[in-house]
Amino acid sequence: MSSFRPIDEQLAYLRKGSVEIIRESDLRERLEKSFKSGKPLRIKAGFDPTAPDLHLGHTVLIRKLKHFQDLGHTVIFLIGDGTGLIGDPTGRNATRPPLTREQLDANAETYKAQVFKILDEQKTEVRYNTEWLFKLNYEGFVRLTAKFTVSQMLEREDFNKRFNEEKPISVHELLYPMMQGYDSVALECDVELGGTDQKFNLLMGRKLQQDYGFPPQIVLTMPLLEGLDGERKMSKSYGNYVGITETAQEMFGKLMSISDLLMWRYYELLTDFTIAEIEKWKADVSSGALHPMRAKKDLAKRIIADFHSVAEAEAAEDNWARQFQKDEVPENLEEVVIHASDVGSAADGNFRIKLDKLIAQAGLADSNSDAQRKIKAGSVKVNGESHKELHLEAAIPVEIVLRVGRKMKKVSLT
RNA sequence: GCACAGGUGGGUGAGCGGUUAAAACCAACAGACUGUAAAUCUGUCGGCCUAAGGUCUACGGAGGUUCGAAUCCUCCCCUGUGCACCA
Repeated sequence: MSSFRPIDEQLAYLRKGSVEIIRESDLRERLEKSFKSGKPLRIKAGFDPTAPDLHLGHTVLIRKLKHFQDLGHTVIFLIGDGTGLIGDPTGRNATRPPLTREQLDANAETYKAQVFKILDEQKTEVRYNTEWLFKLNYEGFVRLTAKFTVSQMLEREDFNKRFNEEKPISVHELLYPMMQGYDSVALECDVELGGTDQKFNLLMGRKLQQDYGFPPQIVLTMPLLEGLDGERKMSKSYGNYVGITETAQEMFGKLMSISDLLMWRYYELLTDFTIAEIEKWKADVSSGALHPMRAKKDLAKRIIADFHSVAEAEAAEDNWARQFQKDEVPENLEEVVIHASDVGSAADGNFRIKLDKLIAQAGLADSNSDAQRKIKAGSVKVNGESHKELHLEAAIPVEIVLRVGRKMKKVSLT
């Protein structure tokens, strides 16, 4: 199967969006070899089954895997169930609690279900690293760890920082990079992909492969996608993420909330538009030929279409415009049924509702106190009308469109 | 095991017997302004009950001393550093 595309074309395609390729000359060499022999390269990326849901940040890497797949190479989606028992310390300055076997399994399944929204399931090799890690007996394990020195491990920025700050580093955390490196040996990888935060671990693979007499893998790092705040990396724990299982509507709203600057980053990392195309739009926005909002809406639709249909993406745009631009009630407004007696009492034939309770029970505020604050702050609208009173008179039953800040729900009082 | 230094709200981090639901900063939320945003300004930022006001729970855990403790004492847990141990 020498149906591979020319080397230069492959390289350019693979380079887009990447931060670093160690080493690019080696990659070229292997691509050439593969081109001649017709034997696809083995590309690995490992995932910790810690997060139950994938978000757009993860897709940056997965999209790159897809690129390799598109070029006819073999993609190995490695589920780090074994290393997950350790919990990669990356990005955190504290030790993560190890997951239980049950949690790992459940998360792994969720991963598989989600990742194939991008990758071609038929062409993907899914592996679990317990497959070989559990086979390492005591002797093998000790021999493996003997290949590293403590100083080498402390070169890793995260460890180094914690060491200097006199923060705890558990011994088992040092194992993580070693095990990840061993994965590459076991799988005989040609290339390993990872985020820039993974560079140290990825390089461990190179070292170990050489120690075991294999040619070192090529390391390709992808940037960590900034979250919706544009500051920190996208992460569930920061709450600045867009989950790939979210509805088109939710995605649209979240994506529209990113800054203009961040939009270009998303264009680069979350779409397959070429750099040239993106640069052109950027210039058009600068010159005023293209409205940034238009560009952002297009971006949102483009991304959403990867996970939902184009029609759904367009419907999401319409709905969003209705709610936020025209200040109208969107379609399919979430409806909540609340018993009037829970949030107020009858008075002179009418019903006197405690609005703070109503808001809290409708899930539009964290607590009654929080709801009270929001009312005082003037962020509450009842049926489109600004409402600053703590009470609300109504005849029961009644349907009310409640808006608190940018959240909106339809409340049925019975 | 011994000694010393630490453990404060989502985060960083003040406070070191009352006026402290706990400074300041960040994050978050809301309002104004907009293009949805960004920037800026403003307000809020423990729960519950009411109108102002009240009440309960909070500063690693458990006790104690005090009219009164995040602040003092005792014990315990956790982290770090040094020493000791390493058959």
